[in-house]
Amino acid sequence: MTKNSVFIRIRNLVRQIPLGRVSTYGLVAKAANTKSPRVVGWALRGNQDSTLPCHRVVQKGGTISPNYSLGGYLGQRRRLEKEGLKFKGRQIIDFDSFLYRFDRPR
DNA sequence: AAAGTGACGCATT
DNA sequence: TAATGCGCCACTT
Repeated sequence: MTKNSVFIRIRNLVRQIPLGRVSTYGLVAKAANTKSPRVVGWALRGNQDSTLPCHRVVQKGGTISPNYSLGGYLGQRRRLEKEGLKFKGRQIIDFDSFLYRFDRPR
């Protein structure tokens, strides 16, 4: 793993997402200056670091990837619900208001 | 050096 | 709706 790699930047960004908020693979990718959202998923794959809230990264419309590596869909959903998020079907209720945008943090 | 591999996203079928 | 296909790009063989 290269020093200062995109992976490192991605993880640092993800750490900035506040509790109870979420971001998306695409937004993180953009903030990390890579055009490929897939790289974000890669950077988080198999994460064991408890200081890295990788469960706060979801897909574009506020849905959870079935490929989340720590418990799959349900594992991630439980973590998010524990932080106060609610779901309607497969998607986060009021997703837009919980979405954390790196360029204009709130 | 070249090919394989994805926790995506978007367009198309 | 769901399924495919493809561009994307950093890492691994």
